[in-house]
Amino acid sequence: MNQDFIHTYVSVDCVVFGFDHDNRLNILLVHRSIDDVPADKQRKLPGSLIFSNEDVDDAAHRVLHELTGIKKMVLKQFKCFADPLRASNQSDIKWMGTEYMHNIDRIITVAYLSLCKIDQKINSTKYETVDWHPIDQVPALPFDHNKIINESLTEIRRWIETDFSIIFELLPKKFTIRQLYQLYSSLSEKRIDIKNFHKKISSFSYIIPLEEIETNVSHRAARYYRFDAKIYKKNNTRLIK
Amino acid sequence: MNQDFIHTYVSVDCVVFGFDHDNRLNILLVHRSIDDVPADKQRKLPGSLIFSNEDVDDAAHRVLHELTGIKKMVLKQFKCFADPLRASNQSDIKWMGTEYMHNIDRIITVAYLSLCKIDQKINSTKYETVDWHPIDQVPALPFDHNKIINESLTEIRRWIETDFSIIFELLPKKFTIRQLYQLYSSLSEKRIDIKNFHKKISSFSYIIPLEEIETNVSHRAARYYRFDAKIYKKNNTRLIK
DNA sequence: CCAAAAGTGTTAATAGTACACCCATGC
DNA sequence: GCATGGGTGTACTATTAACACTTTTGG
Repeated sequence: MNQDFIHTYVSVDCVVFGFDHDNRLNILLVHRSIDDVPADKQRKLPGSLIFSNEDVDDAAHRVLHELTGIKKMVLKQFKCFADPLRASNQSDIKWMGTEYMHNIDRIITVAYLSLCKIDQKINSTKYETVDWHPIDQVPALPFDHNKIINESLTEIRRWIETDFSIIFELLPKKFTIRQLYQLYSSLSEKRIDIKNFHKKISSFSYIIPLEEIETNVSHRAARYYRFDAKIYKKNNTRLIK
Repeated sequence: MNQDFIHTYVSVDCVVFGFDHDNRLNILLVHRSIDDVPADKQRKLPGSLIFSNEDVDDAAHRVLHELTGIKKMVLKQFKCFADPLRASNQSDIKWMGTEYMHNIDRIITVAYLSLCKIDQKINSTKYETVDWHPIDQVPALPFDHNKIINESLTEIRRWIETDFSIIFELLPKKFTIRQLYQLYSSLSEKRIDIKNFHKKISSFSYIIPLEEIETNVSHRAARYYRFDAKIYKKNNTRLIK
């Protein structure tokens, strides 16, 4: 019997992406309450230890539900972070003492990606403060949460490449092709001319033009479109081969 | 203090792929010794509990080294498996009792993919029996190892799509374009004409033709080529856009 | 000579790129 | 009228796909 094997707690942490009206990627952060840390530094990724009878996917769903009030969010496990020193910071140890229990020496986390329409109302049952932070203005976070966020960016990009349709989880139900273009541009290295993008997108059978057009814009109003998941599933076209 | 949080052991399991001379994908399985189980059913994925001061990537490297004797194998973490019932089978509990310690009620594992040239000599320091099994002839395995193998197949395919160069980890140092074609065909849904494949591959600057050609074949002998990783890194061409 | 696969060439179809041009709207 | 972006068309280029043809080797 080898006492040297790890015996530890396991958590999930969720990186929830949203796309704002200034065409920036945002992520959701929550409040962490430790008395002696200045208020504006008390942010962290939403997460939780998993329960003794819970699968990690279920734990991530639970965290997302407690965070947003939304039941079935699109989610994707992307990496297990297990650096032995990731939870060795004194203030992190102290926080774990208050939030969970004392004498946690090490903790492993499984990170998830999730996507959310940014104008969706957030109704958290667990957190007092839940708010969006532009991805390039994320403050210094506890544990290895900054590292997790950095790696999640690579992951969301890969995800878009493999399954283009998940991009519509970030857009409102009705959207203009320009909105889609700007979102795609911020998520892909591939540069594409907006006119050609327009032509290509509107040729897809699963992009349905609506009657409605923009109002109060100082240029020709753009048409709204919606995404039809059923038609997409049948054809499963990639944006770029 | 909530006693309902998981407090558990964490392991890594490695799915090591090889490509045999009959153009089949194989994986490495090892022996598991339990007295009352018939010998031919005592296979499992190579794996280990992680140590208390070890990162998961390091644990996977350690497992692969103990398994093959090779130090720096290409490896990729692909998923954490944490079904609460994944280690609840009686024979699995018994085996954990002998191998590690008693009263392990639950165990979470982090699965890794790895690639190996199948003609490489395997020198295991830990396992008596290490052998290749064609992917479609994998026996029933303990825990959720069959599930892990199934999911690893999807993952290796995604990996090839994102980074074509890892395919050369499975081929001998000198290979014919037909060998590469057959490996690619078994790993990709994309069907491509072998003539066009030939033309395309040989146009890449990182595929270097050698002087040597096949011998003793009952048709025109094919040229051997080698892969140049340095040139590849500079250009980073995708096989198919 | 035949079968089998290597290797090259030719052509047609498809997809991507670069713009030109007109349209609609607010200021 | 002008700036801004919507939307369509057209021409050019690059890539992919299909397949014919020649080469080499063993039997």
